Amino acid sequence: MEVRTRFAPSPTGYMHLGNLRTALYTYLFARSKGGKFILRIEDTDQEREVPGAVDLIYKSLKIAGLSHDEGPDIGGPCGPYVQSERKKLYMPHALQLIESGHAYYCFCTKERLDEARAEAEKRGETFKYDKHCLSLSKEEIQQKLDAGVSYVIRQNIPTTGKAGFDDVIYGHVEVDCDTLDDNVLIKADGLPTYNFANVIDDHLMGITHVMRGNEYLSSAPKYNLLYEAFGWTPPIYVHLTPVMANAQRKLSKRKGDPSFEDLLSQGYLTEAIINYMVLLGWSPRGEREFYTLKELEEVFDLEGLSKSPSIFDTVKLNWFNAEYIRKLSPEQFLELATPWLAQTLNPEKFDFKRIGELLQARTEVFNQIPGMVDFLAELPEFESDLYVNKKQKSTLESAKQALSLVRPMLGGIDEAQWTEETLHDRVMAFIPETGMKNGQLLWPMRIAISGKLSTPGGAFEIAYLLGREETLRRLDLAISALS
RNA sequence: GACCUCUUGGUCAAGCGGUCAAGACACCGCCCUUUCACGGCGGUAACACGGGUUCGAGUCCCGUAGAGGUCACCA
Repeated sequence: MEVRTRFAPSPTGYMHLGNLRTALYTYLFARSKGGKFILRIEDTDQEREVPGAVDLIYKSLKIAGLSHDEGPDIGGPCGPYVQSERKKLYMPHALQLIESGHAYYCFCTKERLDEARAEAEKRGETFKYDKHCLSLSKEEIQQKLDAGVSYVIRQNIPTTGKAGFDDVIYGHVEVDCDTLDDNVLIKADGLPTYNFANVIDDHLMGITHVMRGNEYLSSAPKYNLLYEAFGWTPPIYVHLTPVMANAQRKLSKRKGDPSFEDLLSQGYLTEAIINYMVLLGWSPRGEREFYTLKELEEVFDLEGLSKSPSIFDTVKLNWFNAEYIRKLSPEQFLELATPWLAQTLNPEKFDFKRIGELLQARTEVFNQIPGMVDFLAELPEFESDLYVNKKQKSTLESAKQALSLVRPMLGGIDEAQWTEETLHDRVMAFIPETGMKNGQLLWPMRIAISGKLSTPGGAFEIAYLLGREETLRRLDLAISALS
């Protein structure tokens, strides 16, 4: 049988990393089996609607490269793919369950329920609907319906026995039915709850494998009861572990954790994000850790999925991103780096191409770039103790001497000859004449013209990038500061 | 609180009754080197705890502890 999986986000306005990973796994599993990947929008909560959110889902999936085979934007044989547009499909099914005794009308007011809930809480008990409306006679029900009394439809869960299901990751999970509540299937607004809609839609859309977050683990037995009531074969369940911010809590946009979009705008590469995320909760069981999406479509399997939550680690993501940056061609890197360089540097005045070459091996995330090159635009203020370096045998005195010696020598190089190569050759030839060690001269020279302990590139690269005039100016400044 | 689930180094993780318990990130050290990186080499570091079962347990079973999830007319 053809595998059909679905990604069913509700439009919240951004792509959670946890959601992205769920989408990724769902997509990869379908592709690995040569099956279909379906996008369905779960928007039955009208109070939570966020304008533009659906477009963002399309956009994010597209950037991530997770192309769906059926969905609201491209159609398909099981449409519509937006739950709010499927409204008329749910009621007949609910009625069918009422007919068979698996569901019932409930006319209880929100106030009555809230009260009962509050009382249960006061007694320290878990609230469970008392099946109050189950005992209503056919006539009473009809009467209320005719009178237009607001109602919901509830699932009639057996009071005894067990309900369970099989999960690929967790195995067989079973609970006593009396711990389950008679959940609302159809809300007063006529729309289904998630509890009901997901069952109906997954069945109608022929979903074979339901992959979703494990927050649904506790309610899955109820869904299975629904499948049984309809006489449908349940799908294969795969409950995915959450992506955590730390051991205590999930990644959360509200707590300031980044979304997929945030990562992208910070300068992470899509390939790196995907590669990192796929390994967060899934293992190919081997030494290899670099995979393209295409390769993942081949090797992904359910067996490698882990049972325990995993903590999102920016440090490792950074490492992946750095690795992907290094794999870029110099041209690609320069293109991606240019907007970040332009934040602090004038493209007319600086050799972006050369800066790009210098930066590629040193950049983990693109948003680090402005902070790495800002000293070129403007010499930062710095303490003279930067000149002191034990390993380079550089002291305040030696630094002052070195700068005083090298300044006139550099001044003798004219504008036309001011290249990295001549700078290198001339200075290296000059050092022996001074009787100093390489580091004793080069270290202070770099400090003087950069004002920073570490820089992308050494003294010659920086002197070249700065140009003759600015280099000499900074040197003079340094010498007088040391005097 | 009730129910469900999870538990291998700081983090991601391999392991599916017999290994000196992989590998990666991070960290530390060394090498390379005009700084910082990159690269190379090496190192520190783990089976939550207690009982069983077994010749043998990270692997199976039972407890305990810790953590997460669910308990909505939200998904």
